[in-house]
Amino acid sequence: MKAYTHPDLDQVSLPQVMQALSDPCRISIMQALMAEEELACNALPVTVAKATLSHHMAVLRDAGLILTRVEGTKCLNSVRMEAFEDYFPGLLDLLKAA
Amino acid sequence: MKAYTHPDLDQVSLPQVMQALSDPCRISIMQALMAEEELACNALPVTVAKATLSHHMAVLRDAGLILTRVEGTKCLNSVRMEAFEDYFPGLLDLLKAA
DNA sequence: CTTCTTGTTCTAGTTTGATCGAACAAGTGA
DNA sequence: TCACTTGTTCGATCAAACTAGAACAAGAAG
Repeated sequence: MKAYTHPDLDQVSLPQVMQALSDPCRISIMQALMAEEELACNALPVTVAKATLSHHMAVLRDAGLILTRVEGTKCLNSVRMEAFEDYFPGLLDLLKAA
Repeated sequence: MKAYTHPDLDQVSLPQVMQALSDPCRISIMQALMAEEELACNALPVTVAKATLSHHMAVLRDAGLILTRVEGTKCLNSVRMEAFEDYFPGLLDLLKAA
């Protein structure tokens, strides 16, 4: 499929994270991942074209918020916990409370 | 000057808050207000034209993050603490840590 | 090998947002 | 009254982002 690259969290800025989470669609994706541990793209609660979804996932990945791994033709996504625990304290609570 | 309106926090969405904080300039403004209690617009640590600053302040105000009150020809801005304490838990930590 | 599924990339269109100059409104003070 | 300060609003410009169709790559399944 593709070699997914995940950024160093040192190099992710707060504005970038905020920007990534400023879209309702992407917030829904994060909340689904927080509830389900690991999900393929087609299992996410969105109603956009697959090209659009691919874009949204790349934005979240580049912001250091999710991890993506390949399994067959699918890619499985999960929350990048280290980002929330070590780099952006409070962000997890913020998403949970919404 | 003007009658500033502040939104009900019930009607502010998380994407709107995230969008408001997705700009480095606005994050700097919030951090300055968190440190100084109350500041006039011209005392904020920004280097943009006053029309631009006025826009940024309106974005923060509409997102429920700041309060603005008039005093003479100046307007004094402060953090809207109820938003952080009751509606967006974790957000204050997120801004402090950055 | 062929077909289906999954997801990416390219390209393009539309929308949103940041920026700033200019004009304006309102209070301050001489 | 007149000049100054502070901040808003309007209009325009430019960059960034959301959206999706079409073509493509790669594994899975028959």
